[in-house]
Amino acid sequence: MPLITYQTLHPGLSIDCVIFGFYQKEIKVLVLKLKNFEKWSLPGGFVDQTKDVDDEATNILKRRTGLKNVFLRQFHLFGDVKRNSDAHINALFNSKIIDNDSLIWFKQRFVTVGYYALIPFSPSQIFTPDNLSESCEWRSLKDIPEMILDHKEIIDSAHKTLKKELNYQPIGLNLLPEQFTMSELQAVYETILEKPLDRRNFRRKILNFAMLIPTKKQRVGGAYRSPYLYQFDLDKYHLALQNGLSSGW
Amino acid sequence: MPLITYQTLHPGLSIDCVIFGFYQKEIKVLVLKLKNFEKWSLPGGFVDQTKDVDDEATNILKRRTGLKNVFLRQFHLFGDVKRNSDAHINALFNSKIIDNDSLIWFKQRFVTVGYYALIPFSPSQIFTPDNLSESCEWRSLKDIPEMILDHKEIIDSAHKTLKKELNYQPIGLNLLPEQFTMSELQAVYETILEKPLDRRNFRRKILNFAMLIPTKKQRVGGAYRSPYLYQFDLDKYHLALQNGLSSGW
DNA sequence: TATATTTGCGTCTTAATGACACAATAAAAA
DNA sequence: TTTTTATTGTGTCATTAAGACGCAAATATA
Repeated sequence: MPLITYQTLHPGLSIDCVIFGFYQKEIKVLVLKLKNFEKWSLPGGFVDQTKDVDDEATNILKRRTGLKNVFLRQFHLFGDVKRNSDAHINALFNSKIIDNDSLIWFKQRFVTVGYYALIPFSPSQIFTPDNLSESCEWRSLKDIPEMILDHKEIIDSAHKTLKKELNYQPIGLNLLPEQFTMSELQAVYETILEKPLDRRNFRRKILNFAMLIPTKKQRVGGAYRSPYLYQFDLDKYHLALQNGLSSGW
Repeated sequence: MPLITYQTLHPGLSIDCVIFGFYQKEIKVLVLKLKNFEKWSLPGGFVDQTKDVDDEATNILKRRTGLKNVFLRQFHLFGDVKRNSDAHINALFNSKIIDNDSLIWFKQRFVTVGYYALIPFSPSQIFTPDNLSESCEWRSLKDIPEMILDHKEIIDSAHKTLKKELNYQPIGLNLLPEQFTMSELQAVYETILEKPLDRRNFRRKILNFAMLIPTKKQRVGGAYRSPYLYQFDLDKYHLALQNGLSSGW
């Protein structure tokens, strides 16, 4: 069986997923390393002719990383001619990542649809990468390794989109544990926005959105004064996802 | 020469453009009618293998409608399987819009990239549709004729995107004549948002953005009190396009 | 000359934002 | 045990933006 059954795939179309996590005040991105290959890549793949593109994004992510039930958002189609590179395909061939039969498939010109998602980070999380990949790792957005093709630009574009979305969408539900402190939520915002926010004003504003439920519990054991824990009001959160936070007009 | 030189085209990929205009308090959309075919369609087409997708959007719009120098924004990829329809292709074939040689091309499964743009409306504007099309017309968003495939959904999706963009982007520059009254600008907003705005609050808010230059001229000849004319401050406008209007955080 | 309608330009109240202060807490240092 | 230190909780005050209105000036039409 050939590596890729390209007869059943949608030609010239690929999907790439930018999976964001958050840990210790840093945005993390999930990247894959192919066997025998020095550059890293985003979890991506091709689209079955008989399946919806949006659905395939989920399937591909599952196949490449083992991640299930991830809500992916389509954010851009990358369609420049120069994003393709024969040299890159030849390198993949030389590294025996793609075989002779697949070469004609890979040498097509591809456009790729970018999807992004926010998922909970766990430092001990084990991913189950596909056979082609030697590892699947979280990397800090500030410290992305050398990526194939335009995958670095795809990451940057996803981050830019996320930054924009932050202004009219709630965020944090999938990024933080079920219960979290106000400082942790603020850190998510500050990290994505790449700028500091006033602690007291942040608290006031986020509480005014009425999406947070203050549990009376405190996180104990940490240094200094024990902070209260909050959790999201799921109904309000999803409502805000649909309607946006600040109407504008 | 065959109708479509499909050897040079990117397979399974099309582009559709939603061109918005504004006239007499109505949003207009540019639609095409194919010869011998009852349904209407968006100006769309295919992507040359050797060209950037974004550039091809502009080229396609020019080819299908004659419109030049239109700034198109990519907004979504429509990739559901069911958006394709063999029945539709057969109907095109029966209407002699596509010939036997092109049939294999059209019977592929297609995904389409949606672009939208805002352009000035002129009721007397003459479009120069391509050979396949019998006419190219403005139609009110509220009165879109029966469209092929999912083109109606593409229009709705573009409108939804536009509505969202209105909250953090300036708008009107390409939609109104160089000089316009405050009421005309307000009508643009009200029409896109599909809700009335308070005249006095609108004026205050829009002037606070400091993108408008009040000319001291008035529009004379109309009924009732003559309104002042405004024009956009191009520098401020383009700056606001880049940075957004309300930062949010 | 009166009427109808639009336009320009306000006010008043309430809500949101930005800048900042101080006491309470709890681990760590003295 | 006491003191220190960094963090957390909760405010205030001034400024700006938003929402709800009022009223006189202008101008074609009746």
